[in-house]
Amino acid sequence: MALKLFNTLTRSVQEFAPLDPTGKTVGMYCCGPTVYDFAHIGNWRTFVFADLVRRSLEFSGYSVRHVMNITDVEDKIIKGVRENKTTLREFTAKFETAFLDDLKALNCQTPHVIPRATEYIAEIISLIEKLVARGIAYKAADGSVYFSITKYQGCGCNYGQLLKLNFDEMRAGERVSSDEYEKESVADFALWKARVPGDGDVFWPSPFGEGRPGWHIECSAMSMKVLGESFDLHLGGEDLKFPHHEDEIAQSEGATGKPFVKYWMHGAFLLVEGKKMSKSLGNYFTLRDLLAKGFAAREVRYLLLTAYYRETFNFTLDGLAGAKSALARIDECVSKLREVGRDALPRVQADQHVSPTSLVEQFSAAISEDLNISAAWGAVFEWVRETNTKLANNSLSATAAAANLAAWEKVDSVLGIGVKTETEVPPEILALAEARTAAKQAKDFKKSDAIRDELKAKGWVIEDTPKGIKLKKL
RNA sequence: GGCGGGGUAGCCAAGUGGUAAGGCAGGGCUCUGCAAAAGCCUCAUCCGUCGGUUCGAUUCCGACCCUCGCCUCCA
Repeated sequence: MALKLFNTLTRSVQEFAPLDPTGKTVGMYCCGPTVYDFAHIGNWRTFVFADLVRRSLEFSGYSVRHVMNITDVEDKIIKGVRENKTTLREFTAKFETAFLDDLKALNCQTPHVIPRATEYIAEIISLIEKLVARGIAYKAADGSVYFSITKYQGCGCNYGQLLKLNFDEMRAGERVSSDEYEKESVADFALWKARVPGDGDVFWPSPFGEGRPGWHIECSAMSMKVLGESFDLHLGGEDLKFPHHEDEIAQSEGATGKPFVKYWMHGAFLLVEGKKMSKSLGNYFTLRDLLAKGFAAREVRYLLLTAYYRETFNFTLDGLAGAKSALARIDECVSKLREVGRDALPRVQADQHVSPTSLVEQFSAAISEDLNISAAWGAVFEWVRETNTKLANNSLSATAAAANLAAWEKVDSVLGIGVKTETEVPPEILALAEARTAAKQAKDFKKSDAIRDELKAKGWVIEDTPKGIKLKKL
């Protein structure tokens, strides 16, 4: 089924067709984190969205080359280095490691290339030189190099591809306050920031003098170096459309004269408890904060994946609790399926003639429509209900169960929810469970119920099933 | 002020010119000694408001109200 995606560039849903003439490989770039702090739940929405895009492309049969940068030089980082009296590398390494750990915890596929801005200074400088040579960039009196939007437009280029811009209508008050550099025009942006005393040791030599790269140029330089001057997909949060992405287009197309990116995709914003996240409102969560509250990373992933990526998502702790329950329902079904069909699974998976189940068909249809994840979950839960009914009346053969498992695994290759890791039952808990069973058999229900309560207090739920007891960690 | 999203059951959230997926919570039931974060069933005469087009609109058009975001570092 052809994959359709919304392209910010054309403001329409388009059938995806890669630049690769063989139609197989896809180059995908996602703006990564600026490593000055732990990533928060809003950041994670974007990265989980990017992971969904990548997995959906792979599900559709493409071979994806996924690049995500690390911005490891920038104002807030320099401030952090100064305040912590440390080095740039030491400061950023801590947050970079934490970010990659969290990314893994959320079961996001690791990008194939993770370039750091500080390792691409040479590429950045040469890109700026190209722009200077073409007359689109200029060195100002303060020693910084700026991109001239007027000159760029003068070459027949379009500044404002991702959204409509009207500089005359932009709010006057803020224009003045933002005009703190020696730029020729307010809209011009820095490509190279001249060294200032506050930068400390953070500077590099360049033909324009000592300094450091501007934020926008980093992504242009890294993405083109790794994926080529024109590539397929560029993702990011919607707040990056302007100025970041617009400037990337301007710098890249201004330097190469070629179209930069074919499809731009933007993930919508995330609110927490209906409000924009902020530390003062107490609604600012990192992944670590949520894990500390007893939630699992896969529950967070599930919740972030319940809503359509193009719409604002309201993240709430109640919602997360609901996500936990919903996920438990899927886990229960898959685990029962595994009991029945495990042995037949390899045979079923090896059999190429097994036709796709309605689960896979409905799921693919939903994903193909610009990643309609809500409809995709709808298909999953309908399948769960049907499967549970069959499991309950024993009408599912081992082969049929295995076929269902195989279908689930295919679907989960996109969802990335995985299975709940079975927690090892501690001997103490097991002993209590056995004592309860003994009391039950002796018809001492008072005692057996007391033990059940005790187990619950210790965080374990015990269930009686036709096949015996079942212990579950809360 | 400019530009762009939204307003669908208690909450979250799809969708369609022909009468509303799914999840959570709630209610009922089943297995059970009793239970269960076990399973099944049920749960919007109605899709912000008011007009218009239509045989028919939640879905198209217009106006209005509310809300969120971007325009400045920001996922």
